[in-house]
Amino acid sequence: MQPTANPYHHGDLKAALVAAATRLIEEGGPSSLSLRGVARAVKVSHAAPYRHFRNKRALLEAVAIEGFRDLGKALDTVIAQSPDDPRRQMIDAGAIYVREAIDNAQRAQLMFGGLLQRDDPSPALQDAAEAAFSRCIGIIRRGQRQGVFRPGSSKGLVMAYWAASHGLAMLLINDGFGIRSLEESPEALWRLVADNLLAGLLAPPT
Amino acid sequence: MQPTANPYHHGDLKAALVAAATRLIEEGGPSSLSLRGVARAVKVSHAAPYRHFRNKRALLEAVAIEGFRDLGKALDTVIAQSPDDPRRQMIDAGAIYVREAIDNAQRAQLMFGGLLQRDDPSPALQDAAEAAFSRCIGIIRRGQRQGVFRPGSSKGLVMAYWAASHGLAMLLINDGFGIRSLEESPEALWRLVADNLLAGLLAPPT
DNA sequence: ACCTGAACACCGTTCAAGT
DNA sequence: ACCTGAACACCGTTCAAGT
Repeated sequence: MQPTANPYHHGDLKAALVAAATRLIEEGGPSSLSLRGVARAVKVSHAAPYRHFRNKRALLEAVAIEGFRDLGKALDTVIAQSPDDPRRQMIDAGAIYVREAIDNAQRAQLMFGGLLQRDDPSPALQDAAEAAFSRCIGIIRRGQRQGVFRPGSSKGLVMAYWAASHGLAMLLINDGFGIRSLEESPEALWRLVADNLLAGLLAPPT
Repeated sequence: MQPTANPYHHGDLKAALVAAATRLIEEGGPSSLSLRGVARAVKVSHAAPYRHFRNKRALLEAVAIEGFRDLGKALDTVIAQSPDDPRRQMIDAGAIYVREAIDNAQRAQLMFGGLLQRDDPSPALQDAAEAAFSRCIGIIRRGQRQGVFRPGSSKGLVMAYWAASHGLAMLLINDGFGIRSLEESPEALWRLVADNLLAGLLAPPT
C-alpha cells in the first residue's frame, strides 16, 4: 500500500472519470449518462468531477475526443496496410469507419449525434474531428495523382466518399429504416455502397 | 365563448402538446426538452400530458412520426414534378431530403439521432420511417427500367444513394468536421455529391 | 373523462467547509 | 490541491383527489 492507496486521489481521477463515462455511455446511451452516476462509479462524491471538468458537457467532450483519436488511429493503420493502392485504401478506410461506429455505437452517437456538435463548436473537439476526416482527403488525392480516381477538383470526390461512408455508418448504428433487416454484414453492405460509388449509378453509354 | 372556451379542454390537448414540443425541440434540441416545460407552454399542469402520452418518449415519438410524414410528402411532391425523368427525381429527392433536414435540424436530430431509434423500435415510428424511405427505392427502380441507371439488383444502387443523401444531411445539421466552413449552399453540396455518385469516382478506362 | 397538487426519487451545479 | 455534504432549482413519473 502506497501512501496514496486510492488511485483516484493521486492525479488520475480525470482519466478514471473519462473511462467510467465511456463505459456507462456504451451501456445506456449518451443521453442517459448522469454526472452523479459517473461519480458513483468511481466511488467519489458527486461534486468531485467539478475539480476536473467545468460541467457535464466537458466530460462528454473528453469522451468524444478520445473517440475521434481512436478513429484516426484505426484509419492510419488501414491506410498503411496498402501504401500503394488508393482504391484498396478507399474501401478499407470506409469499412473501418463503419466498423468503428458499430463497435462503439453509443460513443459514435455522441461523436456525430449533435448532442455536442450543435451549440458551441469547442475547438478541441472540432480539431479532433477534422484530424480524423483529413485521412479521407489524403486517400482521394493520392488516388487522383496515381490516375485511379477521376482528375480535377478533389472536393466533389471527397464529399461523395465521406457522405456515403458516414451515412451508412449512421444508418447502421441507428437501425434506420430497418436497415438491419438486410441480412448482410456491415462490411458487405459497405462493399455494396463502395462498389456503386466507385462505378457510378448511371448506366454506361453502351 | 363556447361552453368549452379553452381549446385544451375539448380534445386537442394532444395535438397542442405535439405542436409545442416540436417548437421547443427546434429551439433547444431534443435532449433539452422537458415534459414539464411542454406542459407549461400549453398552460396545463405537469401531470396532464400523461392523459395523452404514456411517457416523455411517447411524445417525442409523436413529433418524430410527424417529421417522417412531412418528409414523405415533400418527396412525393418532388417526384411528381418530373414524372418521366428518374435522373432528375434522384437529384431533386436528395436535395429535398437535405433541405428538410436543415430546415428542421433539431427535429431531424430526433428522427435520425438514436434517441428514439435505439431501444424499442416502436412499430409506428419504424413504419413512418420506412414509408419515407420507400420513395427512394421507387426512384431507382423506375430509373433502371428506363435504362437510366445500371441494371441488375437495385439493392446496391439504393444503398449508395440513400447513404450518400443521408450522410450529407447528417453532416450538415451537425456541422460535422467543419463542413459548414465550405461556402457552398446545401443544394450545391448535394449536387456535387450527386454528380460524383452518378458518374462514379473511378477514372474512365480511357 | 380529464385535469390538478402533492409526493418521491432522481438530476446538474454551487459553495462553504474539511484534510 | 483535492474532495465532501448540504443546499437549490430543476426533472420524470405516480397517485389520490377534485370537477
